[in-house]
Amino acid sequence: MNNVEILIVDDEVQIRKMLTITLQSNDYKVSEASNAKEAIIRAANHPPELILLDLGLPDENGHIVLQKLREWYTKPIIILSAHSSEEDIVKALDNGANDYLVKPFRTGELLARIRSVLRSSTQEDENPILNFGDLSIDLATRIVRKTEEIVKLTTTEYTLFCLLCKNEGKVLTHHYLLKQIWGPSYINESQYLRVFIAQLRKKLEDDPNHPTHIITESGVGYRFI
Amino acid sequence: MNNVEILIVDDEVQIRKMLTITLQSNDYKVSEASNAKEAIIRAANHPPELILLDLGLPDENGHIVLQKLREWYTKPIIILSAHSSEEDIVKALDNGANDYLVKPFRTGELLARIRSVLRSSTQEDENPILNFGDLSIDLATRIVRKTEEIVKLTTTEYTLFCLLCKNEGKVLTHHYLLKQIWGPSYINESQYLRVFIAQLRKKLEDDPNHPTHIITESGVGYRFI
DNA sequence: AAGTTTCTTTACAAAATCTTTATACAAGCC
DNA sequence: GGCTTGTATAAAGATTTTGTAAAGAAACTT
Repeated sequence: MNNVEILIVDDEVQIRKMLTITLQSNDYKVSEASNAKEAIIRAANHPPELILLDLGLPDENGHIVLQKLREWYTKPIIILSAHSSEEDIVKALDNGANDYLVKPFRTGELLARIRSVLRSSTQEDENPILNFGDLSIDLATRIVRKTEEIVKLTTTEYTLFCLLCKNEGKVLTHHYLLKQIWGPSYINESQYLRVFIAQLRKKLEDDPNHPTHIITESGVGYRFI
Repeated sequence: MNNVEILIVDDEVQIRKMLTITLQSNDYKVSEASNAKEAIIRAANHPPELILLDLGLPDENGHIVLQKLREWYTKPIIILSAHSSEEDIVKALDNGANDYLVKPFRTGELLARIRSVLRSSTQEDENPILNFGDLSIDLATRIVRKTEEIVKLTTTEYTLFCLLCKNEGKVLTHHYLLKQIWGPSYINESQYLRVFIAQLRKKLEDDPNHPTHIITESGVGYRFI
């Protein structure tokens, strides 16, 4: 089982059945909705990885449903529709649909298009290596490199460095960093921070006395570039 | 001009012409390639934001071209092809194409699909940057620039500058500024203000003696333009 | 249990920032 | 002009914030 959940929204029970069987036999988890109201409730309660949306629903215009979903739902939506007019297609795509298939569609093509949109929506966490000049951090393996050399960081050092990397360019306040790393009751222990910032600089900066990556913003916090 | 560059890969000159005109009139920047070799070279030398790829190229099978591109090119690729067989479509999508349009296609639909794939590939997190001529202030990252150069401001300087920027054009009284920055009990310490205004001018004005941004309204306060 | 690593705490040095003082300039007014 | 009022700037303290080393405590390893 893939554990990728797809929500099928269609009023015709035969089509839902067909899609369910097709998708399940391709290792997708399936949930169903037969009208607009149900679709929105289901999507909100248990957001799927992808929505297959029929535009011809009984209780509401499909374009409206799409708009409502897109107010908050950011994952892929593929439209399945009997209408093949350019107007409908353009409108749906501009309302945030990721693809538009005209019924009757070919099963293999649908599956390929599902794979395609899922691929592009999940490719971000596929390669979680952040690069900053001569420094790089691999979020998955927790490996930090400086000019290809692996740098060994302790847990606390790594957590701190991670925070800085993930917020490149932004100033992170002492307050925020202390809260994130040591917990809310440590927000006044700025000394901890100083010690670990010094440690990181010693390990990561070319010249710890003139840091180019870990910049201190006096009176505010630190910034990573 | 959008400044979004699209590479058109097609061997038929009429189609390239037509696409070029269509895309350019929709504010895209266009480059062209008429065969596989040229396409790969162009894409490598000057990577576009999107590639429109015809599968029927004279010098190489389109699927192979797609595979070669996908070895390193991560931005969207839309296939334009005369072949409408499911086999071709599935193969292309599984090789990393983001969409597949069968020729002849409808122009409006192509543009909508281009918008769609570009939308999902460029999920920008726009942060509010205020611009004032050669000066800019990024409230999120707390970065102030003067003609692209980062200017380092201390906490007090930054707070003061922020206040001025947020009230561009308005006169802020000494009273008000002192109260906002130092607190209600400092409303008579106008000297503080003068010192910090001078500091800001020294850092931000081209000629601190003849300020063009931070204007003094004698007897009242200061105004930022 | 000894040794190693990592974290916490202390102490002091260094740097940055803020406050205060001193002085100069400009404009308006008698 | 001489006086007052409001403003500008430099520079000397004063204060706050930050950096660094190093010792002791705690947590892990073997």
